[in-house]
Amino acid sequence: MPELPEVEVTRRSIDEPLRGATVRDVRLGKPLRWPLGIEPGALHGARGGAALRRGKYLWLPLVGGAAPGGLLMHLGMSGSLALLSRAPPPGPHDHFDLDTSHGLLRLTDPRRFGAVVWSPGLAQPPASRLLAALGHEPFDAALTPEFLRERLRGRRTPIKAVLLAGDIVVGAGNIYACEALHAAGIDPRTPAGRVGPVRAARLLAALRDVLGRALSLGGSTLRDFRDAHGVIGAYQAQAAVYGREGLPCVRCGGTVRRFVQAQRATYWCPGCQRR
DNA sequence: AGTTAAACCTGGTTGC
DNA sequence: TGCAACCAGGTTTAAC
Repeated sequence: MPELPEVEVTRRSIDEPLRGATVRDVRLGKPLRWPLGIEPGALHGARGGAALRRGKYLWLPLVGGAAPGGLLMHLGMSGSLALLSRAPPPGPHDHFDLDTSHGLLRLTDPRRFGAVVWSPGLAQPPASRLLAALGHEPFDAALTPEFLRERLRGRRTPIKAVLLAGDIVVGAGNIYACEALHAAGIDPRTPAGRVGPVRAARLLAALRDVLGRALSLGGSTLRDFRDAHGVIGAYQAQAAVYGREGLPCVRCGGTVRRFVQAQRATYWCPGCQRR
């Protein structure tokens, strides 16, 4: 489910409610991608701090307890967080509960590609190791068109795969990579090195525009995404190409096509996206 | 070193 | 109706 807009929407929905919340209990369900990495009882009594986001990871500081640090969380493909004032018994897909004085934070994730990992700090392992290969945040001022162009130079990998890899710029997943490339008029198969300065600038602007609009609409809810208060996203209804195979392109009237690229569905318009 | 494929896991949809 | 095949918002690890 979650690309940068959905993760940021989630962050905003848990940030204030969990500040100062005291951890009362931790419950683990089925294993997620990685083990929690700490005895759950060691978190009791810690208090929540300001929630941060890095790429598609969330960081919830837990300060003042027996093991100061925080939780690095990832929603994988199908994960979502809910903040519940009165929590029903955990269902078969509820794999992590953080019971606090301000409510119960519950991770629901049917496919279990998500993760909750304790780390003594963002800059210390295991968090530092998991975040080490991440590229710039898309709205970071240090990410300039020139920087993007320089990092694309010489790479033969299709531009869409480079966006998904996240080692240059983080945040775009399958939906927003397709959307940004369409907005920029670039064929998803284009070797990254063939994206010159002008198109790199156009691509960066398109990526920021798409992610920004998705954020303002609460993200995309294809199937099961909710923020921590249960609110769904609305961007999917505005998608120009994603999920629109066979429908007319909103810009040029051509027909939106779908094909599989690097094991992922790619939606694009042959009429207005060029190599 | 760069690129591509396989793996992780479950549930919903599609097609025979 | 039953069941196999395919599809899905991500990332790491292994293999060419």
